[in-house]
Amino acid sequence: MASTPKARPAGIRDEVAALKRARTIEAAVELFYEHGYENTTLDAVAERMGVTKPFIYAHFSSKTELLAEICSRAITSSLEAIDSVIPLKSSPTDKMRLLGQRFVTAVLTSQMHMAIFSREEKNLNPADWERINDMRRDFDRKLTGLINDGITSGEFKLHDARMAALAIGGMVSWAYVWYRPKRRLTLENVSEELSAMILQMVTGAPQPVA
Amino acid sequence: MASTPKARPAGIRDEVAALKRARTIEAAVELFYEHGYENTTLDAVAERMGVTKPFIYAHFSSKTELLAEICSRAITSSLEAIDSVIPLKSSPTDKMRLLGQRFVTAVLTSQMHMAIFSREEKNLNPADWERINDMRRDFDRKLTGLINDGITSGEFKLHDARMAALAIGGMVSWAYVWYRPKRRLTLENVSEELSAMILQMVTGAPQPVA
DNA sequence: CCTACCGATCGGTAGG
DNA sequence: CCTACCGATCGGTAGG
Repeated sequence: MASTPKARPAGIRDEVAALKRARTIEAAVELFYEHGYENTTLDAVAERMGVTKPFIYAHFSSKTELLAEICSRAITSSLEAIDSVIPLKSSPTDKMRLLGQRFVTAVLTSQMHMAIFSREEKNLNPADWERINDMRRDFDRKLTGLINDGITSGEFKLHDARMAALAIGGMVSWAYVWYRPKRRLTLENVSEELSAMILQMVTGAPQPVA
Repeated sequence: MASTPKARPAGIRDEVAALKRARTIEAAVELFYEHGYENTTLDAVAERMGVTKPFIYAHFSSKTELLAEICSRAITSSLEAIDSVIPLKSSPTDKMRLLGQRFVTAVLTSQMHMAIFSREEKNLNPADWERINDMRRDFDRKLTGLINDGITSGEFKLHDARMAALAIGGMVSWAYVWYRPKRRLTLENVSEELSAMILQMVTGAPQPVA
């Protein structure tokens, strides 16, 4: 019985599978972003990779699983941004400045994923929709918490933390609509400017742009 | 020859046609909002009105014409808000406060239209897409103009008017995502709060540009 | 993982 | 403006 030693071959096989999944998702992201989910056939996704449809079905169980994966990544990247900031031992103001930068960066580096998530929510199956919207709520709760800290410390001049969180979330998330890489504004420009505006909004005080 | 006097019957016929179009759009808005454009059949739209598909085709040439009509209304209502404010003879600060209120009101009263517009852009035909996005650009240009006036007068502490316009546009437009009528917040609450936050954001102290 | 196909769905229309 | 239908599209799979 040529039983293969566990570590290596399994590792390679997994890596290959992961690579195939990753490439499939990349192809899907571009096409879903460009034409919309329903207007993109799996034949087109396969063609973009130079394979045929059953290649995709070997790694994904359905078209909607591809979509769920893409949407997950969109909000995961925003969640990572806030999770990286919350535990720091700095003031709410400093945390908010950092969050602004990292959140904007997260949105813009996953711009296509964000766009797809915003547009195609209705095409997720209920279980994935639930799971992904829990993450969204988690993000809002954490941001609301940070804002409340700033209000308590007297640094933030706001009286509805939850609504401020939604305002900030919207102002940043919406950037997926208008941002165009390689136009006038670099990602760094946008991230500095938006986070300065956020600080000005929450502190009600002058904010120098870095 | 029982020739009917022009004014009345023609008027009635037009009114009836307008009513039918209006009801059809209402039905479509609810279904497109709830299930998405592609997941809504015209049979379903007709059924919701208690008629059949050819009823719809008597008043619209295609499914996408319905969509274009809905998207047009979405941004028309925001455009009307800004057009009602720009010509006033008040300070940029006062105009911005009023705009905040009216813009939020416009977005929330046409919440479903806004959602559909954001999600279904890819399903518009090119001509309609062009026309509607011109309106969007028009809105941004006008808002940027107002912000520039405030910067010039010294009332607004911002150094990129266009980006501030995009930030404000996003913060307000995004409300279609989270606002739920008859929850904690009334439309008036939201409109007051958001416009206060906008003012806080635009009126900061002078900026030592990095 | 390819070729080839099926089965369902649905926008749009003919005919009355 | 209804009944009835067509024609195309496409997610998913059988068979190899």
